[in-house]
Amino acid sequence: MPDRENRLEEAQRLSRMLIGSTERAKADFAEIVAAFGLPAHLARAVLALNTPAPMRELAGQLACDRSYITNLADQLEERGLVTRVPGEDRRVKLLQLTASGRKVRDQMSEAVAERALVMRKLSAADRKTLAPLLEKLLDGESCAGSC
Amino acid sequence: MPDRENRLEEAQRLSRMLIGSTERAKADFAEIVAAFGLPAHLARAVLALNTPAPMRELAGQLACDRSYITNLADQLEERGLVTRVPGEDRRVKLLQLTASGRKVRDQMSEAVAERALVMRKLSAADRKTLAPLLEKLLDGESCAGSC
DNA sequence: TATTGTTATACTCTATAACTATA
DNA sequence: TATAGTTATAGAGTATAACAATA
Repeated sequence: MPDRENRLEEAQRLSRMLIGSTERAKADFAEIVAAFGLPAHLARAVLALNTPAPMRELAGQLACDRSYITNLADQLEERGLVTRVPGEDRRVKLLQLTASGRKVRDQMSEAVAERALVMRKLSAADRKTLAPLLEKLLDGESCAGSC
Repeated sequence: MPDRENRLEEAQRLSRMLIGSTERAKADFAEIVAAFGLPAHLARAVLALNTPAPMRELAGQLACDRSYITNLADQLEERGLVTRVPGEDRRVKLLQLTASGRKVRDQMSEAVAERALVMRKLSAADRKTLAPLLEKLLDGESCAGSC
């Protein structure tokens, strides 16, 4: 039945393009932030620290374990980009950008805003078309609900 | 300068949606093929073996190292889904689906064609709109060319 | 007792390098 | 000499579990 074959091919083609775009976007990001001496995972953390945040919270934002945040924090501290400051609740430590960290964040923000793949390759109209399509893909239940 | 902040936010929002969609699509695929007792990486290999292929070639298609293909082939052979058959060039081994492997591939093809995220969540019209946008993202030089 | 961050450790995925058998 | 597949090993990235301090 060629119809099923066609649907499979369309599914594979589109899925592969989606995956490929994401890989490209990630590689692009990595390349942009490498100019600031940061690997992607550290850069993401810096960009997330717009305001000082408990490590716990950062773990939520970056969708990773608390223990891994300890890791990131160590690396960022070594580079002089953040400091750990005690929270009111004395169990909590806030990660706060240093002056140097803020500078890096500001420059990185600008670079990413200008050169991120989705901004470079797509017009404003394209982006306006793309967003709702991606929202549909993200919307509601995953396969778990229907399979 | 709020304009730059806005552009950064748009870039981040769209990038995150793109990445999220891909993650969702991958998770979906994993869930679909799990019904056939296969982890995603083995399922991809089975779907790629439409016709018997040298391990080298499969490494190309799956974008991974030859040594990793040896791994996959071992696991697929253990499950009775493929056999290694000698090529004309006696250095080469072709991976060929067994009868059982073909059956799994056919059933998986059907399941993926029906239930893949991009097919379930998007109309035919949506997919027709999405494809050229992703092509733009994939098109031409990466950041290396312009940064 | 529950929660924060830390530590030590383990695991998954994949690649690298050295090896063999062919060519 | 170069190539296909194999083997053993190593690394990146991240999680898990037990722990100390605090709530």
